[in-house]
Formats: sequence, C-alpha cells, structure tokens
Amino acid sequence: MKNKVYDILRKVPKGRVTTYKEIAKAVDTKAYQAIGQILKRNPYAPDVPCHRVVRSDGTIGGFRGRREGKAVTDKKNMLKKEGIEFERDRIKEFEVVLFSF
DNA sequence: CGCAGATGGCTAG
DNA sequence: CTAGCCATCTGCG
Repeated sequence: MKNKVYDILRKVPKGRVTTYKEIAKAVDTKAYQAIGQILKRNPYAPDVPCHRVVRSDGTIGGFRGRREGKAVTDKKNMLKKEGIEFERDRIKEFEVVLFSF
C-alpha cells in the first residue's frame, strides 16, 4: 500500500498540497500515521515530494520533528516557490492549494 | 534473516 | 491536553 502512497503523492501537481488523511483515503488505508513515517524517511525523495504533504490542519507536520527549524525553512521555501504561502509553519491558503484525489 | 522498539499524525474523552 | 491506534521504518544479534 505504501507503493500506492507514493503513486498518489506523485500525482500531486505543483503548487498543491495534500494531507496525510487524504492520502490514506486515496490508498484505502486507515493508517495515515504510517504516511508520516513514509514521508519522513521518504525513500523516493525526487519522485515523492513529501514536502507537499501537510497535516489536516495545514501545519507542515513531522518535517520539523528532527531538524528543528532548518528543514522547515527549507520545505517552506520550496512550497513558497511553488506558489504556496506560509503563515509561520502553517499554510495560508491551505484550503485553496489542498489537492483532493 | 528475523524480531523488537520507536516513530508519526488523527480521533475521542 | 492526554492517551491510544495502525502501519511502517530503523537498529541490533
């Protein structure tokens, strides 16, 4: 199923983001928690833009868990370049850029 | 190669 | 706010 997760996530267009829950639903899995792990240790770094995945409330989520602050800035910068505005560590137009499968 | 521990986000009270 | 849940990932022998 994780394979599907990657596949789904790869479908996310530039400038859009998704939530762990949405992915879980898309892959027919209730363990959206596992998505966090998958993205954290994203083995498909270039194929799967894990930085486009956020929490259900618009926060970037576990991306700041380990590299407190530094990685966050990086992700935010990447998303910002794609046209996603950030409010601190939360997405501003989250509902707008939110991509539904 | 196999097992166990730990992680990560969402829901409910 | 805290605790629990499910699926996955990592480390060690």
